[in-house]
Amino acid sequence: MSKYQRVLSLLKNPPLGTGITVKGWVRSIRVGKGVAFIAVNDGSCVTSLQVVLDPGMPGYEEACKIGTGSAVGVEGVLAASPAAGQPVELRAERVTVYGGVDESYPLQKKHHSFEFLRSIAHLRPRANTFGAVFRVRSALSFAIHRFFRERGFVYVHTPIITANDCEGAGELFRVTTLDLADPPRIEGKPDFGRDFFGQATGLAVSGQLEGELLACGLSSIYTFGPTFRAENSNTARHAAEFWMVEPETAFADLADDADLAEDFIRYLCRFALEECAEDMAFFDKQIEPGLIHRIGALADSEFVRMDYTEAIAKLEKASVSFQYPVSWGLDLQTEHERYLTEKVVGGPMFVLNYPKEIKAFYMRQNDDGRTVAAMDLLVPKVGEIIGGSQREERLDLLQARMEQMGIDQAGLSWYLDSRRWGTCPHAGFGLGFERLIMYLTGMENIRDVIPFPRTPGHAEF
RNA sequence: UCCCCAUUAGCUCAGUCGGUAGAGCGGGUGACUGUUAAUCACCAUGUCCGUGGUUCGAGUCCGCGAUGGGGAGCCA
Repeated sequence: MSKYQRVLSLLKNPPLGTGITVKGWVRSIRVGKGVAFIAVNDGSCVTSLQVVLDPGMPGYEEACKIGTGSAVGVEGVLAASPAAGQPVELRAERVTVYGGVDESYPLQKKHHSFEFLRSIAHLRPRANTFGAVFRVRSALSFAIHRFFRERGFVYVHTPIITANDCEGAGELFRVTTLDLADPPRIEGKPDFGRDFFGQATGLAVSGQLEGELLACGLSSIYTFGPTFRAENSNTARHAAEFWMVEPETAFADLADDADLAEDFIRYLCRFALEECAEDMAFFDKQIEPGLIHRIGALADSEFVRMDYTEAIAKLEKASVSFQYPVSWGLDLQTEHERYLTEKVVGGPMFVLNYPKEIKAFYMRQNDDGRTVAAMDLLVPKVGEIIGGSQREERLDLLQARMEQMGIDQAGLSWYLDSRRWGTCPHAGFGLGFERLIMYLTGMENIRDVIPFPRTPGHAEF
């Protein structure tokens, strides 16, 4: 591979007068009688590099026939641009076409709908919006690791294949090597005892339970990896395969947990604004006017904390009428959450201490006997972005709750052991990574912040 | 899974009262220009999602199906 330079570094620190090579994809070409211009984008930044072709250049005629979307290499000299629109340009001396296009190339130099681009997800990385989305996604992945590393958290890898199906976090995708056409049977049902793992297994819907075990030894841990849910969810914010960040902290309570979540979100907002400035400016201009102000304001503000009980009182006093009933003991519906975060608070908010009947078995029971130490972080537009809790560390109370909820204790004996010996208070949360990216970029559909989204009926690419 | 909406040229869309299909972009040809998703002129392009029905006649009305979108539930 011959040496070449990325557009980003050329624009940042232009080596004027120097011979260089760039490689990328043609965004547009404008051919005139005395001169031609090619905009070349290599995905290193939103901005394309203007390449100037002089008719005296060898191969000029062929170069002028290059279509939008072609992969090219350009050797030439970088020079200050005499025209407005770009500070520098590449005066081409030789153009190499690696891959041309014909008239059937679907990406044109025009606006395309996100619906259409989803149908050509294999080509959309060449579109400005998706270049920006995937660069921000990459940068924020790094930011997540940096945030936790700065705070002494240990990055742990929890299993992707699991035998737990009792976490209450959603439907499992089955993992099996049994012959589906004719599985071994026991009492008419497939005998998973003869499956690969000797029991029924599936893809993990959460790494939380294992994360708790690691925290109860390493003190502060986090996971960051793919998560799978076989739910028939058809919404702009659900996917069957998504990435989740799950920190877990020993000797922490619910207030500590919310503080960590707040610091975390604020850190990520600042990171996006500082480290992804050009892409964020693109989103601010093209996707959601006011985005930069919104993210900046969030980074500088305190997050509101409100008990579930108070939230219910606010909703009962609301002047608007809701489609779903509001009453202590009922879960908050999306319309209620949106009212709270968008109308009552006007920004991100934690709702804390939910009724125990509507939450998972592992959440710590509060002294009032009717609520658990759960929290949801709600943000405008996206809704629930974080869900977390302080975990029940008292063995007797945990077992009693599992008993009440009909959860098999034998299969979770290892989990109960962590409470049996050396138990400690601990808390954690789960952040939907794609929802974070949606919030930071203004993109409104989760299918547009994952390169190749998996949703019901869709596993193409 | 439920509710609502949509499906017309490669893409984005218009199409009146039911009378046999249009624009912009893209493509082709040419002109012109240190151009900026260039501009101008000309040219070509259709299984009107599929299917059944109503009608003299259906892109248009009705039924069924498919696909997509929005909302809801589940949740991150």
